Amino acid sequence: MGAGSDSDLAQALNDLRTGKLRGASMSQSIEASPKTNARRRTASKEVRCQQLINATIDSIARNGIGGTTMSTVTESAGLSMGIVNFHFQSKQNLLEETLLYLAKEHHEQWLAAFESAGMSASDKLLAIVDAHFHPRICTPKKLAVWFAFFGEAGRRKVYRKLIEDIDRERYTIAQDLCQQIGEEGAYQGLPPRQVANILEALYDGIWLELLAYPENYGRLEARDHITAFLSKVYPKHFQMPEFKQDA
Amino acid sequence: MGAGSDSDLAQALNDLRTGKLRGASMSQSIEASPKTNARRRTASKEVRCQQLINATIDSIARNGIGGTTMSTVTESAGLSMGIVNFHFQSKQNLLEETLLYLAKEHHEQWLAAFESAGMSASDKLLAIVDAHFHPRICTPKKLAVWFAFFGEAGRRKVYRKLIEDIDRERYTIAQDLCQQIGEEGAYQGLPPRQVANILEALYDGIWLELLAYPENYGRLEARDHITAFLSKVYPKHFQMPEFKQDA
DNA sequence: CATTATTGAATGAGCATTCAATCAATGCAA
DNA sequence: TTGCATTGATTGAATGCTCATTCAATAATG
Repeated sequence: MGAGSDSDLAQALNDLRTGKLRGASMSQSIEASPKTNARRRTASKEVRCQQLINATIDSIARNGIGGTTMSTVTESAGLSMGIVNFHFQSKQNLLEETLLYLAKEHHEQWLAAFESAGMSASDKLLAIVDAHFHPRICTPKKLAVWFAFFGEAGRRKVYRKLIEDIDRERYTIAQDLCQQIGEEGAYQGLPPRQVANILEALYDGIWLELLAYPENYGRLEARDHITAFLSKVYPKHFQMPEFKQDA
Repeated sequence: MGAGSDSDLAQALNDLRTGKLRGASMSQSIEASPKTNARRRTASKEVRCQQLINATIDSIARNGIGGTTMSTVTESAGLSMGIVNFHFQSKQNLLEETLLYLAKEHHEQWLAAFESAGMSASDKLLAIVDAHFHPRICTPKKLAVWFAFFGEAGRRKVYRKLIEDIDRERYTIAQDLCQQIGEEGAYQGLPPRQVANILEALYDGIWLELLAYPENYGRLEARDHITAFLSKVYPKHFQMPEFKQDA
């Protein structure tokens, strides 16, 4: 049977919601491109699926979702046409599995950062911010794929649901952290909900800036922008980063 | 600004069909001969082009760029298949003209607001912020189209070329205004460039939030979020909005 | 009458999907 | 170990569909 039927996807969504992660964690990555035995004609389902998902990310980043065909994916993977339908049943399913892969990766990244951060609310909030600009997450290719799916999310229920669940969990946690920080510092004026809203907007907005104008600033300065915002809202908890004077 | 301040697209489309032409152009109406019949089979190039662009916006909002075909556009416009190629030569050109239309509309909106605002830098900056959430600009349909284009990685170069001048102009103006405000208030810590970067990110990021989670908050509260940010950065120049306590 | 706009059937290109044939790996028996 | 059978993976040509584009015919306009 295939890698992802509808029920698989639904189950995975549930796992995301409850924080569980089925199957191989992303930290122990499945080697897709550099095989030990380079001449192997056949490989395990897991390896091929991962290889095809990577090729799909490549193709979407290069050609967009509309320009991604079975040919562009299989060519990029160095395989033949029929193999996607063999492993994923349909192109639509391949796309959904690709988005699911990115969603899981992102979720793991910030949740792990959140849990291993210091005890204080401000440390935890900063860890979540940092996770968004981690080199594994914040690559031009992956940003391109995220926005390709965002552009379709309005109509495709599956995409929307996937993104929505991850977003809500992070949003709720951030709001709680802001609540706590707000009480600790007795800050007035900007309630936790609005701070969390602005943070959510900044994640996506800065990602889009990085994607559209990569020469303007990079990952690290992007992160500093958000820290700067937090230091204006919660000055006792976050320090204003140093910004170099630009040419 | 422009003709038909509050007209939604459905109304505008109707007007176009009947030759009234309200909202056909952004700052001046395209005049059609007033004495002709309401039901003309033929119309001027300008009228038809605008009608087709409106139909394209509708179709992209409903079906995405990938799901937008010559048929969906011409059906929505109530015309026949061949007419797009007659007026726009190709589908790709129609898409580019549609993006250009939105970009120009947006540009006109904030530039007019900027120029007719009060003399102070803070008034002008606020006018630009407000323009992003004006009911003519900030509609679910148009937001959907913006992000559909952002997501089309394959054509990013082409699309970007169309809008980068407009983006840069706004960015530069905002940076200058922040510079001036910063000097007036002797504010320390967050240089004008970074404030302008955050503003740009917030425009797109909050638009995406409005599109993805329209039930969370609306246009006006969206605007208040940005004002809140500005009041934290430039407290002597911007007043913190009132945020109601949420349930 | 000349010009311009519009129609919609016809064309052909590109695409996802299917599937019969082929190849590789593994298990199993002798 | 070798030969053989079974299972699973892979290929790529063939199929049929959707769609952008063309264009000859037709209609409106002035």
